[in-house]
This record gives sequence, C-alpha cells and structure tokens, in this order.
Amino acid sequence: MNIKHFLDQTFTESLSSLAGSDTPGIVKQAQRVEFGHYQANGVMGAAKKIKTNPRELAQQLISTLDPETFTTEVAGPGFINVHLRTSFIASELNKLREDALLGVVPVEQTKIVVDYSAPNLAKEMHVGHLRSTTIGDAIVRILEFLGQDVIRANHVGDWGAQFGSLLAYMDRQSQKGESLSTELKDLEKFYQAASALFKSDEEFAKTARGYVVHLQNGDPKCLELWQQFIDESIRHSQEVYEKFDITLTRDDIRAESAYNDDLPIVIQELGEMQGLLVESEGAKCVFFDEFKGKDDKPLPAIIQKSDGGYPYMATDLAAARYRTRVLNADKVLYVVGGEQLLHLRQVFAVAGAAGYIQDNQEFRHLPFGMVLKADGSRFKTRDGADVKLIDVLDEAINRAFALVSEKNPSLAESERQEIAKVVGIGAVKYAELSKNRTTDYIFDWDTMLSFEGNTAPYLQYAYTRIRSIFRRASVEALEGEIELVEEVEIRLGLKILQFPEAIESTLEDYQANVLCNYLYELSGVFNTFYEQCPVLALDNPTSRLLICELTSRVLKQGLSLLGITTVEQM
RNA sequence: GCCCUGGUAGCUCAGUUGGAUAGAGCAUCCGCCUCCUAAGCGGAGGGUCGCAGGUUCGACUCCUGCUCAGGGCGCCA
Repeated sequence: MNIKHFLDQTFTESLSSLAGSDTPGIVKQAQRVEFGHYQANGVMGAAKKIKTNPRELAQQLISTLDPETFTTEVAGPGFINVHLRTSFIASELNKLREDALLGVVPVEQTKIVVDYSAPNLAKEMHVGHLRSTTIGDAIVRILEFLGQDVIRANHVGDWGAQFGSLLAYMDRQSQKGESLSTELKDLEKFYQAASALFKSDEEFAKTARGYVVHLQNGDPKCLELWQQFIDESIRHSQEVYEKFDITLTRDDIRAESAYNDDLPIVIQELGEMQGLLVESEGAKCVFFDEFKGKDDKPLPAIIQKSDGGYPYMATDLAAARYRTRVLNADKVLYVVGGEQLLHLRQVFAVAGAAGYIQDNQEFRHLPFGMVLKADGSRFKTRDGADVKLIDVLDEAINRAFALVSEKNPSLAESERQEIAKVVGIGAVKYAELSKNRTTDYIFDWDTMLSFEGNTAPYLQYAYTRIRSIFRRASVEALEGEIELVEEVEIRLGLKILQFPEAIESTLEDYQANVLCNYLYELSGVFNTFYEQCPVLALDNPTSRLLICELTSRVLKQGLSLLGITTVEQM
C-alpha cells in the first residue's frame, strides 16, 4: 500500500466536496517531526479559491474525517498535520511480511525500450560511459520490478569513418606477423596508435580512407576484418559489464550497422511524405520552424549527406522506426548525454512527422551531464588518454579490499575479495546514481571511491549489521507480530512503509538519486534504531527481529534495483 | 547572436504539483566500543539559496531582466 496515495485520496475527496470542485489535498511527507508524519497543504489554496478562512476550512475538513488510522490537527495558516496511529503502522508492517513486492503496487504492463550505455566499439569504454550505463541499468531494473516489459537497447557504434584507420592498422599489423588478439588486448592503445598514424602518415591515411569505402561497399575481406574487430571489442565491453554487474548481454546489442539496410528505406519513406524531405546544398534535409541555427537561419536535420553518406540522424531515425514498428514499443527512453538534446529533439520531430511515432507512443530523452576532469575540462572522446572504465572498477575493488582487510582481517582472503568486489562496484555505482542526473560532475577518485557517509558501503553495512544479528539469533521461523514501542521503532517502521512512495517518485522523472536518498535515510534510521534498541538482549526479541528482517528486505531489494548487491558480512 | 542546462555551507551535493525554522555527506571541533560489526552513533560550528525586480497570504521553487559557468547551433558521432 502507498500511504501517501491513500491520504491524498482521502483529503482530496473531502476537500473537493467542501469546495464544490476538484481540489487537490496536496499531501506530502512531513518535513519536520513536530508536524507529524504527513501534511496536507491543499487547504490554503482551496480557501482562497472559495474565499473563506483557511483555518476554518481546515477545521471543517478534519471534522468530516473519521480516521481509524490517523489523527489530525490544524497548524499554522491552515496546514493539516497527520499523525498515523502506531497500531496502523504496525499492522501495515505485519501485512508487508507476506508481500514479495514490499508494498509496491505493480502497474499495467507496457513495453518500454531503454536505450543506454551505447559505447563506441572503436574504443574501450571509459568513464564517460559510466553515467548512461549505470543510470540506464538502474531504470531497467526498476521498471522490471514493477512488471514492465523492458527491452534493453544497446545502440553501440560500430560503423563510420573511424573504422577505416582501425582496419588499415589491423591489416598492417597482421602483415607484420603480430597476433591480432594480442594487438587488440588494449583497444585503447590500438585506437590511439591507429589514429596517430592516420594523422602523421599520409600514405596510411589514404589506405584508411580506402578501407572506409570498401567497408561501405561490402567488400568481403574488409567485412571480415571488421567483424573480427567488432567481436573482439564486444568481448571487451561484455567483460566490463560483467565486472560492473550490468545486466546488458550480447543479445541486447543492436548496433548502428544493423540499420544499414533500413537507411535507404527511411529516405524513401520520408520522400513520400509531402514536402518533408528537401534538398539543400546537395544534402537531403528536413526543416522545421522550431529549429533555428546561427543568424536565425532554419536548421536542417540532415538525413543524407551530399556525398550520399548517412549521418547518425539517419541511423537514429531508423532505430526509432524499428522500435515502434518492429518492437512495438509503447515508450522509448534515451539515456543519452545532455549535449545531444537538440539532436534528439530533431530525431523525435522528424520521426513524428514521418509517422514513426504514433500519438500513443512516447519518446523521451533522459539527459545527463558530462563527466569533467578536476580542472573542469571535459574528458576527450576522440583520442587522448581517457580514464578507462575497467581501471576505475579495478581501483575501486583494490581500495575496498585494502579496507576490508584492515577492518576484518579474520575473514578468509577469498571472502575478502568477494566483499571487495561488491563494495567497490557498489561504491562506484552509488556515487553515480546518488547525484542528480542532469548536472555535470567532476570525476574524482577519492570522492567516487569513498566508503564513508552517504555511500553504497553505508547501506551495505547496515544490511550486514542486520545479517549479523540473525547469525547470532539462531531462530528458524519467526512467529509473532510486530509491535512498535520506541519512537525510533515507529520511525523505522514508517520508513519501511514508504518504500513504494520512493519507487514512485523515482520514476516520476527517472531520477535514481531519489531511491538512493530513500535508502540512505532508511539506513540512517536503522542505525539509530540499532544503537538505541538492542534486539538479542530482549526476553522476546521477535518484534524487533521482524523489524530487522523487513528493513533488510527493503535494503536488499532497493539496492538491487540500483544494481548494487549486498554481502552477509564486511 | 540565438537556444538549452546549471549557480544552495570551505568542498561534493539533496531540497518531491510554491508551504511552517533551507537539509545531508566530506572536511573541522567535542563526546561514545567490558554491550547484536565504530565502514557506526550523538552533538557543535558553518548560509544575504548568483544579483535585482515581480506574482503570491507564503518563493530555493513560478515570471522578467542581468551576471557567471558549461553545452549546442549544415553535412563527425
């Protein structure tokens, strides 16, 4: 059950009948403990609308309620403070024990494509991919938890001019007798070597350009080389996903090149739309009044370049078309950097005009900010030394290993390694997810790999504390009921019941940090409870054990929705 | 020049359809391990919410102007 919904409905109904028209109760979680558990803020606005005294209206409203579950009081200019009865909280908690979804109400199933991660296969994954990958994976997990039919779409870059120099370099190295798998072991170095050669060696550059043409014309030898490279690169990215505990698999890849055959069809279909596709300076473009470039000139969406080539606008249109027509998606979410805002707006606009997006289908861009270096400059993506994602993960695991070895030296090394993996990876993911998606952030090892305060290890640690209690409790089955006595028990109980509200507001704007925040608060309240309320010292610890169990279930579930795992001890 | 983001404590960031005294973490300082894991808990200091107007009973939140920072703006992705 969603308590906020329940209260909001109650107050909205009551207020609407008093005001004579639809009037929202505006129920929120109370911001201060002295204001109770929830507060209804709708009275002031309603009173103004019907020109009456807000406090009187509030009084009138609460007299219409017959609350078995909560008590109310009017406060300030016309707030209504809601105090849930302890018995109500306890009975809801007892119900929750049987609920696999922990109070979350499943939604009506729709098909949702989530486009995320999308590394460029020419290179190794670097910190720039952190955001899309982590955020996208969390969104996917949350949607699936709610029972949605989710399709992961890893729109990897595997086509284009840059592959010319890579293939040329591959060819050259293999002629030198170098083993290809050794060569490609470090994709990053390989890419840099190839692009350096492209810049410095005119002969090589010429060969490379030739390879681009051959590749596009479907030359078998070229395609074979390309395929080898792509396979190797995908192996690299899968390795990263596996280490990073990302749910993407090879099957989720639908690469840019997969749309090659669709590109002429897109041109043809756009051409059939009256007046949509126009030629400008030799390129096939779509113009909309809403898009203006420099000097107020109309800005084209270039679908086909003057040399006949297809820019990524075309591929993205083909992908949009595929997602609605073949996959039959109700919703498509693009977890793509904010700098693509204009591009995606154009994609959506053209796709809409072309009929690739119907009115009942929603396309939405979920932008995120850039990862910056400590000096505020951005990470390069074309060449230059980026921080490799795999290195970040390894460093995180190493630091976590050192820490767990210091804190808990008695654990076996294999166990410490397992813990280090879970804690290190969790820390990296949480550092990313707990921030607002849209703003840029500065990549800093120490901030990202911190294990204190509002971090994943804090949440994981709260979980292990609970597990530790159960290890010592040696109870088989918990028989009995939850009874709330101490103030912090009530606070913890209510927090547990607010899990559905956290999930709901997380999905309002697909902001994982809302869920992070909730779990952090839950852990915080639990830690207070842990200090103040001994469990095993009681003659009958059942109620507190049950509270602990529910807390651990919500923590584990919530973390797993973020893609973070838990351990029994750390 | 135009468009999009953002500016909140020394640092990193929360702040949910406008609500009561703007909150965390890190860092600093003070307390707490004969007691279920101290990766923890309790407490202290630290703010003209970029600036100026406006709307409102009420503005960090909405509107306008200004300012600063970043991004984007015809054949790279």
